[in-house]
Amino acid sequence: MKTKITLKDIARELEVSISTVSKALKNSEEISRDTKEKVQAFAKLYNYKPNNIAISLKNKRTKNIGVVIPDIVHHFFTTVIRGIEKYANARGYNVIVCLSEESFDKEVINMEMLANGSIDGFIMSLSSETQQKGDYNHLKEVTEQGIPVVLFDRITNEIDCDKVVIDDELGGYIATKKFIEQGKRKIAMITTGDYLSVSKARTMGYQKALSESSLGVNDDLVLKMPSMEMDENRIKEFLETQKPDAVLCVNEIFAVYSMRLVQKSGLKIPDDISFIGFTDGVLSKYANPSLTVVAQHGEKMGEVSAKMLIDKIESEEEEETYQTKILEPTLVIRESINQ
Amino acid sequence: MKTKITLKDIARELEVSISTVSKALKNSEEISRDTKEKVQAFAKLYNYKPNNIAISLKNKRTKNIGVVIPDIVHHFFTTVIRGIEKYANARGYNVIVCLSEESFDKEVINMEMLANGSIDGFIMSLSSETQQKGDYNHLKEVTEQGIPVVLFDRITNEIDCDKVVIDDELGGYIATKKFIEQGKRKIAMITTGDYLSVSKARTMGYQKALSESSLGVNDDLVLKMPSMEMDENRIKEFLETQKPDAVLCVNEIFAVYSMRLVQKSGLKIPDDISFIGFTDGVLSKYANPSLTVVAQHGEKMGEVSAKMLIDKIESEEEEETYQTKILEPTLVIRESINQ
DNA sequence: TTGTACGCGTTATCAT
DNA sequence: ATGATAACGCGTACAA
Repeated sequence: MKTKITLKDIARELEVSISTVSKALKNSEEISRDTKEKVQAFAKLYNYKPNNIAISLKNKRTKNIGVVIPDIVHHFFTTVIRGIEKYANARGYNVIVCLSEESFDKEVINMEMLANGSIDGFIMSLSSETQQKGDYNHLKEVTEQGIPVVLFDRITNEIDCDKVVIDDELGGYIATKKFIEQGKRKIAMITTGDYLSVSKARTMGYQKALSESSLGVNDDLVLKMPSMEMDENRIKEFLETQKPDAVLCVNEIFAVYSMRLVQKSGLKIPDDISFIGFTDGVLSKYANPSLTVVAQHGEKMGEVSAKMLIDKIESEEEEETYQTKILEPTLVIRESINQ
Repeated sequence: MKTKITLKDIARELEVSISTVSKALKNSEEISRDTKEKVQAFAKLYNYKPNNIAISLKNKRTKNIGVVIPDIVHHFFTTVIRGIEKYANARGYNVIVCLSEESFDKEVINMEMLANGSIDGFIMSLSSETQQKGDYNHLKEVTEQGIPVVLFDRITNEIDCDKVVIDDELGGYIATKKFIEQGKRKIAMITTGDYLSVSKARTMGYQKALSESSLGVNDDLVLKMPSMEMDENRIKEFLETQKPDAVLCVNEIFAVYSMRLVQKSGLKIPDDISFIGFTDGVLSKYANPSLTVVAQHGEKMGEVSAKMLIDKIESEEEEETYQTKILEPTLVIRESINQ
């Protein structure tokens, strides 16, 4: 086992001082060509690489960024991570991923763990528990220490930091508008509770489009599911009593699930009833019929978040100005609506 | 902005030495009760937390583990990460995720980046390019440096290290066996090239089950797709010429896609033709009909990998003994086959 | 041209 | 009971 070689090792072998080795490896002008060549050859031979930890300690920069998200088994977050990874790697940063699993406590613990020097900044999306609780002290502490934070998707106004969001209201709006233009008369929505900021915004967009139309808003047509868990009977009962001719679902799962239900009861998609979901994941693409969705552009979101964070990390000035980037959602048309 | 407080800061404020502070915070017997109380109160007040980087430098242990995988937008890998995360976090480790995106070069770069002190060990699954190339020098270098490595799923025999795999051959075997028991006569398989170790093993299991039966192996019934990309026409042509009554697909996508094709041509699933796929992801669950799959138990795999790695990291002895854990796949029965 | 000394934050050993 | 010192690996200002 050939253990990692250090500057000290090289210095000892070559009988020069550590700083000479250090300078030689950086091609410093101060060092003679002879010595440089000797040192560099030796370093290459033994595959010398500087120790990241030592450099981190010295520079007070780790070149790591912490990503804290509620759930990784969720296509949207997964694409965001990929975007972050790509961008961060290109700028020489590593990504430490921590999962809150929708738990406030885990979110706090993970952030504290990382905040003690392990990372130069955070990119995060709040757990649903945190959003329900409305307790953001862990975020406050981190920002007060001068650690940059970028919040994405599930954000809060209580914290001053950079933010990246999809215009979820617009997403709900354009989807509903699409239904209206196609002459649908009973447009329903299946969503979660208002505690999830995104669900709330999407529902508002839905309501806005309806109130601008001659159809008007009818609260009976909105089903608020108490949790992200599927509840077969609630949805079934809702669809059977309300008999909508179009349904906007706050996520893919609700949509695909609802489509199966109505298909079993003999309805034809998209003629008898049309569907639009949120999140352009595998499910939508391979559903039968394939699902029209409001695409969230997660990868783009990840890239933008990473860029904002790293720019802030590397900026000298202590600017206290924060911006919120709003990405526009787009409709990906598939078979679940008329063309 | 209240910047992080250090031992030195506390020592200065309380007019004691740094080492006294350090000991007091560890409740050392050497320190008087008075001093301890004073120091601990002060530390709590200013929310002192030791700097991870300094501790890493001192201990030569980072409490980070590096995970290098080909792709994160893939349900199986995602579940593995979750398993790793859960287990690693519980033992106080953080997870640094790097994506090779199926590229040999990226795999090498990422590993080198992490190997210079950022992590205590690797958990990884090889990129397809690496497996095709058969070049494992980057892994050799890392293991020779004494950094523990656990390979999972996409592994190689060229490297001596701990490994965790699903018994993919068994998976192919039990799925095919199931078809045979149900009286299927023309059992086809849609797979990728042999360069992916898992595909190869699954195909071998398929062949084994057939050769043990009266049906025998017929190479015309095996479609090897040149890449993971979907190629509509290849599959369509294959299904139309061979007209199988059962199809085993090496992944979810192939399966769901094939099901749509046969449904469009009027066949009934599962009576006219049955399907089994690999990987128990969202796609299978919500497909129409829902897809019977050979479940890979990714989360379990992640946990086992993390346990093996951390045990090795924390074991004193320099045991050169490596083990390969083989997890058993199970069949998750859904609507795409007869019950 | 080369080397010395110090600092990053912490801990462990040895002295007082 | 407390403190000084060295060490982890590196970089750099300063000295020789």
